[in-house]
Amino acid sequence: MTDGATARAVTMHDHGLCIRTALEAAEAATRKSGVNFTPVRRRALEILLESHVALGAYDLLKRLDADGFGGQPPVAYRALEFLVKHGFAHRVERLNAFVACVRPNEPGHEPGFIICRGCRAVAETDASGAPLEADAAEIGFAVERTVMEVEGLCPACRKAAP
Amino acid sequence: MTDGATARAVTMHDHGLCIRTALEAAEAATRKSGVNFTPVRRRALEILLESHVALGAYDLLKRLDADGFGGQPPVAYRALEFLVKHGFAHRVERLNAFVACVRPNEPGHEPGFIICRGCRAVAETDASGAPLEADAAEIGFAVERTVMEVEGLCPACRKAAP
DNA sequence: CTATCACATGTTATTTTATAACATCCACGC
DNA sequence: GCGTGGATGTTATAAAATAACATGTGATAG
Repeated sequence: MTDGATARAVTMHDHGLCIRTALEAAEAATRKSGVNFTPVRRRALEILLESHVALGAYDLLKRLDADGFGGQPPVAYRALEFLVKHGFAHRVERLNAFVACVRPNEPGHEPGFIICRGCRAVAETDASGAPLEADAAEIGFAVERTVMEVEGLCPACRKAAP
Repeated sequence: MTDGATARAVTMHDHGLCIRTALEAAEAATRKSGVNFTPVRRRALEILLESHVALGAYDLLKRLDADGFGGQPPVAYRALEFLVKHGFAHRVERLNAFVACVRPNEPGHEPGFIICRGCRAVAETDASGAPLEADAAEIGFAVERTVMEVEGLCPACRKAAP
């Protein structure tokens, strides 16, 4: 994977702080709600947080296995289910993959993703206010989930692969 | 599958005409561009057109096989690839499934989908003007594909399953 | 005419993604 | 203690997608 600009746009920050913030938010939220932020769940989040890149369940699984958490698919899927359910990570439909949430302190937000097919970096933005939701409301449709993703090339990958 | 309201909202029309229009559009477009609208491709489109419901590749494959077009996955995936490439069908990311396009005469449009998880009906709308695209443009990101889907319950399925 | 090329299809195998199902373990409340 | 619920361990399988290579067919340049 190249270090494209989408990645850089997002990594052009104190990423260590980024990780600490997200982990602390997760700790605080789980302490508060009493849910069990177990080692494998924490480690899964840490792995996702290492970069703003989408990780497949099996990629995550490899990492977890290397860390001694077991190598069977349910290990990864259970951890991911937990993280997504509590808003610490998001599923990127276009990639069948997962990214750590960069806004763990805004529960209930509607994430949108800008996905570089070159470097697989994923920038999270806000998807609220999608015209589709208004369309849905008009016909009495109850929206439960919004998927909003754009895929393309970040500036760096554009230059790299013309 | 129940006959939910999303489906009805969309099927409350002369569906026979709907099918004929789409098929004629496909025939016209392929004649014009010289691409080969072969029997299996045509049949795949007909099957997708039978309802405004998303069909998995393997569901489609079963139907094609029953019609004598062969039962191997590539049969379905190749037909779908053709249909999607030429804008006669769309892929619904959220479902890993496919629907016939209801606007085959508007090449290059950006489809958005309203998906009922009760009846699996899919209403196609317009996804252009998504805020995400502006966000992307701002950081010099070249958008190649926009995915915009909302999932929930249509009015009928809401009543049916409270 | 026939060699060749592009495209479509046939066929086998494999990869990638995801879940089902059931056993075990352990902390907690009573 | 002992039952209950959540978490984990484990085996198996389902579902979605593609790789790779063989074969057929129709247009056309030589």
